[in-house]
Amino acid sequence: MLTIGKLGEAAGVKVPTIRYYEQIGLLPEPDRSAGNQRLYGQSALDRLAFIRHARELGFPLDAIRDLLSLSDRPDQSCAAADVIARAQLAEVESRLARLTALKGELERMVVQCAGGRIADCRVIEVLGDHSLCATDHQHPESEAAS
Amino acid sequence: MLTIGKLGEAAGVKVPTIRYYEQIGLLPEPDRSAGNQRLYGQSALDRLAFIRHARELGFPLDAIRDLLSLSDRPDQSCAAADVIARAQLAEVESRLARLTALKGELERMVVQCAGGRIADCRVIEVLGDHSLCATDHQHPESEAAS
DNA sequence: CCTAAGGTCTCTAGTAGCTATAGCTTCAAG
DNA sequence: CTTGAAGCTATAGCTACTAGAGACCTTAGG
Ligand SMILES: [Zn+2]
Ligand SMILES: [Zn+2]
Ligand SMILES: [Zn+2]
Ligand SMILES: [Zn+2]
Repeated sequence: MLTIGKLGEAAGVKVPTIRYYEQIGLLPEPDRSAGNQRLYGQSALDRLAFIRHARELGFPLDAIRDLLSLSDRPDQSCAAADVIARAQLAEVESRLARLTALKGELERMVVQCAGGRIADCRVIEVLGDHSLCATDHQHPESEAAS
Repeated sequence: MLTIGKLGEAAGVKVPTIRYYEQIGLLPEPDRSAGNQRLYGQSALDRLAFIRHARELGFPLDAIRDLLSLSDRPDQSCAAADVIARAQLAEVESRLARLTALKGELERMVVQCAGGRIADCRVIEVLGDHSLCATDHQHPESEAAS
């Protein structure tokens, strides 16, 4: 049996994050010690490791929730799981395309700036006028930082 | 003079977003009509277009705040602006590297899945065990969606 | 001149995925 | 038995918005 701290250490997840996952129903409520502290077994560790790895691969918690409930039914078809993974792949690919365009524009502007006064700064100039850009680089970004 | 709706239309920014920018001090408080409605001039439009473009390029609002205050002092050196742009470029490059690794792992797992039962699903299997991954793909993601 | 539609006003709360703080209790080592 | 670390709950904060409620302003048609 693991305390929440040991569990977090073992899975590489911070303690408040574990409590948050429990709160949103991603982890089941564990047994408690006589003094009301959470006690976890191997299955909780497996589940948490699964969540962590899926998060590292960028899956949103909603998708992870679906993947977990699928993995609880080992005899069913994995088609739904594959759909979720392919959707995530598509999401990553679209972000990659966008970031590649952004990288190009940012490189252009830092390279073109000769480094004088603000009035002549290519960075400021380009930011104020998209027609100076070489690509379209629409906005849709995604995902949050750790 | 533009109403907030016209300004938003002209700059490609939604009305509540404009009010939000004003609230956090990114846009100055504009004059009001007799009936208390906001009225904007050309300078507000320029400033909002600048913000929008910088957002499209992924700059966080804090960086945009700094860039705007720099652009208000045209005679100073643009070194600080260039530093901000290069930091943004570095951020984009690091996200690109990470997303490229993620894309590789996701492709591997969807390709390797033969599509049978959950118990044999490569997607579920890999999500539960990072040692099946080919790369390290640490977590740090960034930025939010539009 | 009046009315109806649509734009605008303020304020509040919600989104994702946590992180941080406060003030308390429990546990384990010495 | 004491002390300090770790745990508990509850609440608020983070980014950058978005959505809603309910009231007010503006303007074009009749
Ligand atoms: Zn410059
Ligand atoms: Zn542009
Ligand atoms: Zn499968
Ligand atoms: Zn992995």
